[in-house]
Amino acid sequence: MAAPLPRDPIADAQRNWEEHGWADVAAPMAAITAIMRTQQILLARIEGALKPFGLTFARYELLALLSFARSGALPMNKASALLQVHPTSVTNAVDRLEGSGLVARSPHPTDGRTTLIELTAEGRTVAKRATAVLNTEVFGQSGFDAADVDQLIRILGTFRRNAGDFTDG
Amino acid sequence: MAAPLPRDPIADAQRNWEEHGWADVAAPMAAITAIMRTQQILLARIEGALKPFGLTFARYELLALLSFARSGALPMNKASALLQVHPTSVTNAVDRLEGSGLVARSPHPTDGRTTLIELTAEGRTVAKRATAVLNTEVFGQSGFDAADVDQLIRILGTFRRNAGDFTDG
DNA sequence: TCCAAACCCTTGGATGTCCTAGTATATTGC
DNA sequence: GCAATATACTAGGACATCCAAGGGTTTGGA
Repeated sequence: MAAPLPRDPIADAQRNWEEHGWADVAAPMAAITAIMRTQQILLARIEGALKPFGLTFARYELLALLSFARSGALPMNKASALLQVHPTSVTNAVDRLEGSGLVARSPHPTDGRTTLIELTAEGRTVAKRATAVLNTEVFGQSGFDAADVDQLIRILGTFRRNAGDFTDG
Repeated sequence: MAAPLPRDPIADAQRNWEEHGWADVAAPMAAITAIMRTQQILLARIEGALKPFGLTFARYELLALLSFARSGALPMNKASALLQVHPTSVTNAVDRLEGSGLVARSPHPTDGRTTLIELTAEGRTVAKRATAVLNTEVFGQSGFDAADVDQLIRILGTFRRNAGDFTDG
């Protein structure tokens, strides 16, 4: 990890914005920049925890999603929608997970356009173990206190709904 | 933009966590996942706003940083530290910005190892215009209300300090 | 003085994301 | 029933990020 900076670069940016006459958007700019940086830190922690399993976060998310699917299998387009990533990203992840023997593709029984992804036995095992490690090493030590976690869930939930991610309440 | 989902996939994941005996980390998991998704949404907005300038967010951040530098120039390692990205990412961004004529490399006057990056006149102009558009189209319409912006700045600021990003108060 | 250790930047490789375009299969409408 | 439209997945390309490794420059201790 790089040595800590003597000053918060985002707070500095916010000051710069204020001094240049953009005080009205300085705070949202700082909040958004902080989200970008926080995501970077969290992603690094997650990838570090998953590395022993030969998984990346993108692949883990797909494994986890499949492990919760009732039937144990999902069409690729459904996975793309639920993970909210581009279909080509799912193709990429499935290619690699299939290469590792953690998932398998199979044709949809009635729709010739659709491909189903299914966990293999090994994939299910790896998903379980990786989840346990993530829970212990990352989610269990997030550094956010309980009240802040609630705030984040509320604030970002509202944001995501307004951004068109979902419609329920 | 894809059609909204009928249900919040992150809230569903949180429920799944709770039902599988991981209730103690379900909320932080949801908060962290929400941060990842929010970053994705914001990044897409930012890149959309910057596209007319031929800029990406990474390149814009470097331009903005240089535009606030007193001397108008920064060593690459300093830019890497302030932007908190890997040195190779800065090399990559500088290569492209230099190719577009927005920045120029120059040797450090006293340290032969160091390369200075400097805004060109055009770079300074583009930085100004891009900032104006970002302020209007993204930061000015973030969708976060003022109180939530303050909460985000506080919560994520604490997190980043604890993560070792910086040391000041 | 001089060589080893530290530091700076770049190159090359692995991954992930998105976009555009192309192929194959379904569905719709006339 | 058949053509036009829509949907599903994949291939190729552009970018960004990180890591590992290499070459040049400085610094510092013997």
